[in-house]
Amino acid sequence: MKDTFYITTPIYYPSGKFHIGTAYTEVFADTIKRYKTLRGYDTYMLTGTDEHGQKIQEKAQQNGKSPKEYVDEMAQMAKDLWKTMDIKYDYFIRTTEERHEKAVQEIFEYFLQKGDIYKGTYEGWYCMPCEGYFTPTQLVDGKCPDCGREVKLMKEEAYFFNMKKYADKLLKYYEEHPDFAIPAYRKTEMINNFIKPGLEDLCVTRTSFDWGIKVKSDPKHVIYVWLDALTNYLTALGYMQEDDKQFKKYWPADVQLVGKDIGRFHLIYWPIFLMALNLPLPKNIVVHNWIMMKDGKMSKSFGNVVYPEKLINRYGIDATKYYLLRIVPMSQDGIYSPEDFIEKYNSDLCNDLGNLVNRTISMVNKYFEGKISEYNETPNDVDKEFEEFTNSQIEKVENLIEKYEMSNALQELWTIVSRTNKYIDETRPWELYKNEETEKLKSSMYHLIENIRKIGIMLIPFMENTAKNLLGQVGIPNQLQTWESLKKYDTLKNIKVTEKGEPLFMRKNVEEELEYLRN
RNA sequence: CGCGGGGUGGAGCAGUUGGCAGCUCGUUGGGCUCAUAACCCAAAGGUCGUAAGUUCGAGUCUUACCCCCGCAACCA
Repeated sequence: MKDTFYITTPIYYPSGKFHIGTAYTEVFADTIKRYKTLRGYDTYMLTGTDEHGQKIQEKAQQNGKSPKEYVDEMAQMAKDLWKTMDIKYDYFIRTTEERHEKAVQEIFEYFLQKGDIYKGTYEGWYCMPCEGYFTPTQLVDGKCPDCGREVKLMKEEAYFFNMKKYADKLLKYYEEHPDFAIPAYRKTEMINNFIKPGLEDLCVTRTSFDWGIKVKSDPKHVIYVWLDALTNYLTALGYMQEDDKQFKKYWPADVQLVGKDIGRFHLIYWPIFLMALNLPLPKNIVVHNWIMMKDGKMSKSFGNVVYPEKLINRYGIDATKYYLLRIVPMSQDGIYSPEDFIEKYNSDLCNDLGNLVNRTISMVNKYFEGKISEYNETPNDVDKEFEEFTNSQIEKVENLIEKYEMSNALQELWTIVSRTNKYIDETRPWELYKNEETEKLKSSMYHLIENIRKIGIMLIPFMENTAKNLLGQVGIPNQLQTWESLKKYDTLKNIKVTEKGEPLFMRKNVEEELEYLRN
């Protein structure tokens, strides 16, 4: 039986249209899914929407809709976007699904009965007009950070989860599983900022609004966001339901991808909930950085939000995916700019990759009527060096993907593209042709096709359409499109490339595109 | 106050366990003609935030300091 690989994205809070940051997370997860599938795993990717809470209730009201109507629309919007982007998720969970709500209620009761949840008093600074609580540190000059008006110290009855009880256990788990959090510094951050100073108990219910899952034994309370939201990773698979085959098969998750804004909840509360449920913890929590704008954070009030449709409609999903994954480094935030987008589109995709494929196809057609028969058994020094370089790069790319360093993986993959372009100049096929050095010319073409094949395979997880298009154009049969076949250099036989190459990406006029992107 | 990250040639970034400072874009010059005015080569450009220390040797380790960003508890 195949090994399973379960990957989750956060469930997004649908308070508005999704921007490229959300798309980035989704594409990231999708790429991992495709990679693991290609490696032969039985994969399962979960995504969805987090549909409860006060903000949703308000949003719906503003739009003159019931919360349910509103979230139905938003969930559809999300599904449409992921469809447009060709995201291969296996299930789209909505926290308003009955099976989820029921399971959450049961989990709550279980914790209550177990003593992990207790009834207490929530105290906070309340802003009447905003209907929201704030902590003292959130207040701006003692006033509401949102509207700047007076706030009142309020108390309300609420249920709390006893986090303290599990703090030591969590620390121990961190120690025993150094790879749990990726990158590791996120864990250090948690320990220093939250755990070491003393973990506070988490308030898990509210009475100030009612768009949420009601507490079964005390229905004036609704279950507050995290206990509801985090458990989606379990309930989607059938946890605490009659049919829990999927859960038994896929849990624990292999990788859970989250943005840095919700790292804390996934690195502290989530493992603790799982411990309380006596469930195994996920192997990796990957906390990724953000896509920023030149002038800072993307935000509606700034008016600098970029939506994925903007890029997709004009440049296609593959170029968009490439760019998103390429610009966010692991160590810090990535910065989006129209200039940078066009630069990478033109240089990386058109000049380097597209042109390489195009010129190779053209040469094979011109010199050998489109046919490459077999491998030249005696590679010269140039060939050997070329093969070795490619092999070592393949290993690098593979390792980086395994470490979820997508930006670096793409960079290393592109060095193969560049090296292959250079190989053309090194072997000078046009001279070999003129001098009728047929064997050498054959070897050169063979090596080119072979490298393009490898590039194509490694591209599959990142941009499948382009990869398949490319592999098709150079006539690679399906059995030579596997990851395993990357390691060899003597596999091609009777290859026939397309008669006339179709450009993968067409170079764009910078000024025109900047005009469009800045709009 | 504290915690985490960052500070590397004009811009954006890599730099694993310390060992001649790399990549992409841009600039300048050259080459090539298979190709999407694309490709290849070369050059200019960095005392790797500052100061001190450990070491035969530090961007890489230690200490202090400076600057930028984020976090600081229920905020998706």
